[in-house]
Amino acid sequence: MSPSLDLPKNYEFSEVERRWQDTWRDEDTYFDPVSDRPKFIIDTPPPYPTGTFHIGNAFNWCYIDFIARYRRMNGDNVMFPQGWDCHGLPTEVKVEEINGITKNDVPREEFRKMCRDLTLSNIEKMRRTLRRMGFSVDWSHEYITMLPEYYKKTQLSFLRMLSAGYIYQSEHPVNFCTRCETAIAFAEVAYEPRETTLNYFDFDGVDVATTRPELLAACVAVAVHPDDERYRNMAGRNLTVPLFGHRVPLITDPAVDPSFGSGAVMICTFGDKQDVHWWKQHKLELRKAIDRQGRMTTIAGKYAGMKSADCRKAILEDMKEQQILTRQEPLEQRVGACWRCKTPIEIMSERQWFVKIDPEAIMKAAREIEWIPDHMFLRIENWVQQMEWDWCISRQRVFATPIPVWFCKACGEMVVPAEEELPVDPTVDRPSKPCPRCGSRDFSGEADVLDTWMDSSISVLNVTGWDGNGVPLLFPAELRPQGHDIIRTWAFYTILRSVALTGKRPWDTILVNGMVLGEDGYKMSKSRGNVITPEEIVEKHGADALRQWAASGAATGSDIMFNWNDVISASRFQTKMWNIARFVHLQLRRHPYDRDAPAVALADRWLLDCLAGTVADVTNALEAYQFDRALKSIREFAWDVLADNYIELVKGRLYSDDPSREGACRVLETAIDTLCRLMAPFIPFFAEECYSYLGRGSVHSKEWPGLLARDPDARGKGDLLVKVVADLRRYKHERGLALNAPMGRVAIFSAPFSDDSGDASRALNAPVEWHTEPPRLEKAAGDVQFNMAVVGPALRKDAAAFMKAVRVLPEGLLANPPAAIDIGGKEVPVPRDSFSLQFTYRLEGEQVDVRVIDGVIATIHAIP
RNA sequence: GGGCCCGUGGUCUAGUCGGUCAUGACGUCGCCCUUACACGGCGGAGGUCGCCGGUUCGAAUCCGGCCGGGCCCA
Repeated sequence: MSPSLDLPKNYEFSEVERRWQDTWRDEDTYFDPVSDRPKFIIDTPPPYPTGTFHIGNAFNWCYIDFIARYRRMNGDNVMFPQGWDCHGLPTEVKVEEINGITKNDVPREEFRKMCRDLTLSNIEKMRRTLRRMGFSVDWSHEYITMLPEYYKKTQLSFLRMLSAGYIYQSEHPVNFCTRCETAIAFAEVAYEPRETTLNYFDFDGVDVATTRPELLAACVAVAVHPDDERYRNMAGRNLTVPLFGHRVPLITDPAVDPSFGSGAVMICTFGDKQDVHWWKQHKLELRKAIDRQGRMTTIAGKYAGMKSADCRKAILEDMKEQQILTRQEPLEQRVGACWRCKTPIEIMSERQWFVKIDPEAIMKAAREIEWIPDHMFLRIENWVQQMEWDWCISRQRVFATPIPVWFCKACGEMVVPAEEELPVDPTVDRPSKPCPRCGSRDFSGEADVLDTWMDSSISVLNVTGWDGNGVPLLFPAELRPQGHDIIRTWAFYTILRSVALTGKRPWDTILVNGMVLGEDGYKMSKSRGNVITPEEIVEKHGADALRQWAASGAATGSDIMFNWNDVISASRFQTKMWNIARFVHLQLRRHPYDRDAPAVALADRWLLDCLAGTVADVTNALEAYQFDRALKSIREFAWDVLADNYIELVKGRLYSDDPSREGACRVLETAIDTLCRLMAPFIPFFAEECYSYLGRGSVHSKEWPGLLARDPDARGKGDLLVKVVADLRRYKHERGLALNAPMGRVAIFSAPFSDDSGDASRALNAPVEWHTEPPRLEKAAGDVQFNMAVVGPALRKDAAAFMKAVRVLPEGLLANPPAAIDIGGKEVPVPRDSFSLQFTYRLEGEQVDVRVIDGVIATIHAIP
């Protein structure tokens, strides 16, 4: 990378990005544990290792990397860890699919190993993508939640919360997926629209409507609204359940909607969340009709063993036969489903493990965190306020962190391992001591495992060095970046766990990014066919272009539509910037120059002030996480200010051998150096390549540009110089002249300066004189210009006579037109804006064209 | 039914604690191959800032209502 080489004509992103990826060293982005620089710890989201990084991840990571790189250049000791949230159902399902087995076909440990192997190979694939995207991950702080060193911390956190009373075991209704055969938390329930049937039937004389006839065996009451006239005086009666014959009470409750169905609803244990309410409130009995596999239990009598869907059909058939089914109507409803497999969830009472939720404590911590954008705070607030019951953390699966608990077979006492024994698998390992209560050595290990969110909700504790004792040294983290889709899960659980384990908020700031939508404005999905992968974009336009799209596509926090145009215009900016750099290097190399040459020319001082303004804008935008504003400011400076105005203005000076070119060279070099630093967080490959030609090492090891001195005087005058030149170019354009065509002498009067170092003259290819005093112009009335769009419609047949009369008006009247004019003895009103008077000017006896620009007068002589 | 976000030229988008010609990109039209760049330069056309009402000297921006879209939750 010798600085003496010229830049190649074309910027080849694929070659350049590949080369720098191979050159950069991992160690350069490691967090320094012994540094005394201010720490900046990022609680990076640990993605699920599916094997492919999707565009939403890429978008999210772009934000993180912009910040990590900016913070590093700013002198912060940055930790950008990379975690992998491994456990969970999708991998189990994938393993079952690949091997054509179910989890019960092989020993538990063998099944786990298959899951681990698949996960590790997926992680390896995803690591490659992270590197290809140029993300400056701290690989010395990588963590993998399925490996012992991590999940022993998960187990430790479980034991700490267990002994602190946060965790308890209880029989309670939970959401249950019968396909996955596991309990799930509310956060894992997705609501899906579904077309179903509302069935009306005769319930021992009461007309009842239900969508779940298969739950008839689990019916424990019938409820009506207390004010419902149809059921006056019926409360308290006992009814016989059709087909099954058990007796249930008819109760009243204001939560019953009298306008839905027949106004009478059967309460079953459990059809939905409302049933749980009623069951608790009215202290009803518990009848469990569906088991963990989704089959009918023995209380379903002759339907026992049937799948619930088959049972529904059978019961409806039997109702028809007994002529108690009165009518059926279609109904649009939203049904809770397992978010992983989309199977409708059942609510069933189960012995499960729960974490207590303390809404006040969580909200107190949430309020201490800065939410960006701030309205995202409302999402967690709404979620916390409507929590129905505690967090169910036990799962009946295999590939997850084991719950580290045994029960004494003799006396039922719960036994936990010592801290130094962790991690344990209680289904394999044995307690090291006999039962403290009865001395027995016969134990059964807890077979349930933990919710995956129990792993990932200690990510911040893990990276800040939590060891189970109090508040870690590096806690809280400075930043949590994540999407708004997981506020109610990852953000919520992390706050809960941090409060429970440390008593503190987990982060200073949470930066919430939006979702990536397809080009058609809808969520990307395979079925819609609107999926775009990061690999595809990187392949076609490079990682830097993708990164620019992420920065500029939307304001921080709002959803972003994927858009090829933005990617293409991003790569165009790189091409433009490359050509700017190429031109600058060509000029710098053409002649030796003094690097400390003072910037005395107006244009040079002007450019430096514009650069100072840009540095300030970009810095402020980054501090406020406004990446779109930062990148826009960079592009505007490079393209509009530097390329289109400054370079065009000083080209002549650069081509010359005049000493004044040194100032321009110095300014250009400063501009390129500073621009590379500003671009480095956004387009690290491009910035590095560009910077390498300066021969000053890696741009990523350089400091962020400090705030530069401002020069308002040069800025004001320079703006005027630029405007004057632009206007005179427009003048040439209007006259059909090529922009580099020679033009006659130009004199500029009433300007606040008299010396532009000849830049305007060379830019316009004309002799240019600057005068601070006003011109001595002789003004003469010239042609009258009529506006036919006004004159025609207003005067019709008189138009020609009107124009003739106007032309012969005295000059004073032309400048201030009368209200009416005499045409052949007729008074005709003069329409507004029907004509305007053109003037001609003479300067020193020569006719000149005149332009007025911001109070400055430019006169243009004809070419002699 | 509740909460939140959004509705700006053909398309996407900035601005939204009120104040001169409403930002940029893509597209479009005209001129220009000017020794960095035609993936370029210069110039133009194109907007009742969703609708209605209110506050104000002044509203894309504040308030109320309505319509439409999205997300989260019942």
